[in-house]
Amino acid sequence: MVSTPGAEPRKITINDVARSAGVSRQTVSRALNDKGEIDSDTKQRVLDAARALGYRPSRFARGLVRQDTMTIGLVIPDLLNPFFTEVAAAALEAARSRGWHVVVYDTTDRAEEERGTLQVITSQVDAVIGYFSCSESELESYTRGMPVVLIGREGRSTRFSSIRIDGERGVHAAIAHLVARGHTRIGMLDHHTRAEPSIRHDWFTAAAKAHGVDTGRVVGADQSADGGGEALRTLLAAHPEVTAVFTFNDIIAIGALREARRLGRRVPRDLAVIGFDGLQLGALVEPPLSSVALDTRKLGALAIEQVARLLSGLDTLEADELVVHAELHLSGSA
Amino acid sequence: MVSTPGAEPRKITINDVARSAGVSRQTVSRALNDKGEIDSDTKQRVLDAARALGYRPSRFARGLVRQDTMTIGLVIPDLLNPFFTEVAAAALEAARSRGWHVVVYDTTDRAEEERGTLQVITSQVDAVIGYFSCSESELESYTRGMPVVLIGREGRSTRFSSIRIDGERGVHAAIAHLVARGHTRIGMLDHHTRAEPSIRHDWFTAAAKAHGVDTGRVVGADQSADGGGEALRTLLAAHPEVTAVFTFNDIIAIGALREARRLGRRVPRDLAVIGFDGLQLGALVEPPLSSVALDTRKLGALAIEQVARLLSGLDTLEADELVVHAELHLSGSA
DNA sequence: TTGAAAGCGTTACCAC
DNA sequence: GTGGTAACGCTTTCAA
Repeated sequence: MVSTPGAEPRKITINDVARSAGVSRQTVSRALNDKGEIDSDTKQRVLDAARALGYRPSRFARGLVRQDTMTIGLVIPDLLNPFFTEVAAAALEAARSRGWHVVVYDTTDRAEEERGTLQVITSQVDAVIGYFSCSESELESYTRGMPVVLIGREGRSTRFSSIRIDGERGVHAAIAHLVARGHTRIGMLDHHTRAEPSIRHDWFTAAAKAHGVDTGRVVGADQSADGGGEALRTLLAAHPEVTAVFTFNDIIAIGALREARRLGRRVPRDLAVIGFDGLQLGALVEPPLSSVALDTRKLGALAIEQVARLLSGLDTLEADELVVHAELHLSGSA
Repeated sequence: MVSTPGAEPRKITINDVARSAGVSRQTVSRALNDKGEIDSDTKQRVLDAARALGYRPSRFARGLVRQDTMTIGLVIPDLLNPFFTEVAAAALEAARSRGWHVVVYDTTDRAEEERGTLQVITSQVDAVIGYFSCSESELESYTRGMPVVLIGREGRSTRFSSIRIDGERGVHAAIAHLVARGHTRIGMLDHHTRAEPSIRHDWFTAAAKAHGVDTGRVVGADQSADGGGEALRTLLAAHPEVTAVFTFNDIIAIGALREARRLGRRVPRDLAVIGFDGLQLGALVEPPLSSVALDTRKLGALAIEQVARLLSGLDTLEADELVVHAELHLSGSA
């Protein structure tokens, strides 16, 4: 396919169509937008002309005059991470039901890309939903009063709405379950974070203490299956007496599952495993993963709902309504 | 949080800022766009006024006057299907490198949603990349000359660019590998399609024939892990002599893997399994999945590249360049 | 049924 | 350095 060089000179506008069809602009507009009040012959002539010229209305001009389309920016660190895939799918679904469009940005976990995205996003969307790693003040300096809903921001946000994930009860239930099954030496594979231990670790500690379980068997893991496997090895080397592990998330748990098998530990008989997130992926591994599960659809729906309120100036949801509670889903691994 | 009722009456425009700062519109524009030629005091005053009023420029007005932002619509049937997740991630990455924005639409595998999406998408994006189930003529009636790049459309498309997936060589290699390992009774779990068998089935048949392998052991499977498991059971019931299976895709293969374990067949010793797609997910199951792997990143990059050419009127890529070749990646399952 | 004119909110091109 | 004026491409309102 070779196109004539210089063949893309000027965008075809409604005026070109009008001229070509021998009518005025607004007649063209009427024909294209299926308004009534137009002779069907005229309409056909306009439609033909439009097609012949390859005319397509400018979305900007159209958007400028009828202020009805809503576009949300969704910023996530990694679409290939199944958790964010689920969040994105949920957000897309909730947005679709309102007829909203969603521009997705995958920052591939890099602060630099996140910044770049924030830079451009503000002039492309009406509101932002996202999982950001930068500081709130930096975020604010980019978004400038545009509605923003954060996801899984642990420290309660003051300036932005934020969907909080509450796993306290669910993790408690998980530990209770393990204890009921006779496990007393329970380890945790936490998120390998530079600074403080995760809040999920706090939940673990609280739940373990409540059940008289020692809380010292904790190892950091990279957020990947390999990371989970490696961490399990480290954990078992240091604490061979461990018979059950709770993990920061399902990906780590899946890696642990795989590693357990390699180490000759049968799951759940020799080693019980409970993850966090409740990914659909958990059902694909063997044995299927028990997990403290999040309702990602609700998460997405909440985020969109809050954006809607922010946008319309209605009463916004309070912090205690912007919560997704995680609950224990038992399956084969524990 | 309660906002003043009726607090969202009128959008704040550049004029409001200009008035409030006691300058003209274009001075505001200059201040906001970091143009030179402006007194720094004035600039500050304008910026303050803008912030105080909560002013944010209209993306439509801006887009109308500077024709520089490019937005692509990406239409996929199911974001939760790992294959499409990878395609989407790849497309997002390729788009980002060009500074393009991507609006993602998940039609949840429903023709009705696909139609709805096509309806609205045309007025929202500059080009479309997607995996569509509708007919080409229907597609054409919606997109009306807008650049469209199809993905994995099997029948070579005449009216649209289409990224073709070529698994012929890869499947041949897969069967060759199985035969070399001593497998002679090889089954296939095909896609459960209403009409004709899939083209992947054709590749299987050709490769099997080339190796003197019987091609009659084929069962249809739903595109899910459960579907794969079920199909494997059916296959083994009808053909218990089978020692290896090739599957339509990795999801089906993963289900088969799981089912094989349940049936007490050890993989790959008792049953070798080779999937198609080469999903990252395949590395998470046990044993890790062998697969005829697609380079999804290349797929995304190709699609975006073609869109770019279509859009700019440059020479477009020929059909034989719009191909992603699949190749055998061996791992634990075969 | 059709068309002329006004405006949507912004930036570009000139004068000043 | 700053402010008019004219686009950008479309829809809406109102006359004809």
